Amino acid sequence: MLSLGQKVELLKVISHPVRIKILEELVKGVKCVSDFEEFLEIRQPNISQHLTLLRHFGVVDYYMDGRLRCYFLVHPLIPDLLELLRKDYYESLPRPACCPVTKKGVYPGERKR
Amino acid sequence: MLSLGQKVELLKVISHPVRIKILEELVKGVKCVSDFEEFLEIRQPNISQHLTLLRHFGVVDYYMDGRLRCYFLVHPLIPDLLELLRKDYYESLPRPACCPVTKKGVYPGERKR
DNA sequence: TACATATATTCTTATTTTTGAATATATTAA
DNA sequence: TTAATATATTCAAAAATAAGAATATATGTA
Repeated sequence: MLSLGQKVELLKVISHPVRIKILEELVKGVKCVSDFEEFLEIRQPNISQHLTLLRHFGVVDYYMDGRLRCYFLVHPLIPDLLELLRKDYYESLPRPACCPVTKKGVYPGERKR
Repeated sequence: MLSLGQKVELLKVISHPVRIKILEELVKGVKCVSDFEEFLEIRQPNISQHLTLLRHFGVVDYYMDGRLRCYFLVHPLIPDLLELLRKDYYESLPRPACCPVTKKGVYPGERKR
């Protein structure tokens, strides 16, 4: 299992709108840097910066084909994670019935303030 | 489904070692602020700050029982997300066989540089 | 009422993250 | 060799995040 630090590292590196978009594309298949330029409204150097970051943390890798760099996913958790984020949850979790300390069971009911 | 912005927001708010620890505890059940003091090596005001942040983003909520504030999970994605992070993945994703642009199939093979 | 307990808020500072601009490198083609 | 293309790097500035200290608030109890 990932250590706490690894979990945080992984979550942080994908917690960015551009990087999530990049990953959503990469689950569909390989993409070169210039492919990303077509649907991200940022400049090429910035795309490279994000890709470099993702690679640095072991989320993606690339291979070279001529002057193209073809990026692909390597971290096996990413597809599952993205799928989970795509899920629809219609309800909140059930609210606990009582306080475990006082056992008073004040809740459910009015919440002061 | 969550919007891109909501996904980022959710991921960011849980991308912190203290907040993950808090959430890992909360999946087990309700906990008051002072309960967290027992296993987090930070001061109470800082714990409150993290809890307030989590509440602000709809991840947790609390009810009051006397002077205790009993926190609990409300965001239904959290337990599934934490479970996913606990999973073991032994292999990287399969590497693609060729570049979709040039179809050259340079990879697998040597990667220059 | 006065005090103790449980928790929150505010403010400041330090750190990290993000972006943009400019530039550099590598590969291919002419 | 020169030029063009594809991509990366560096640096500086801006913005967001995090933590600590001090203090405030609310509730319960003597």
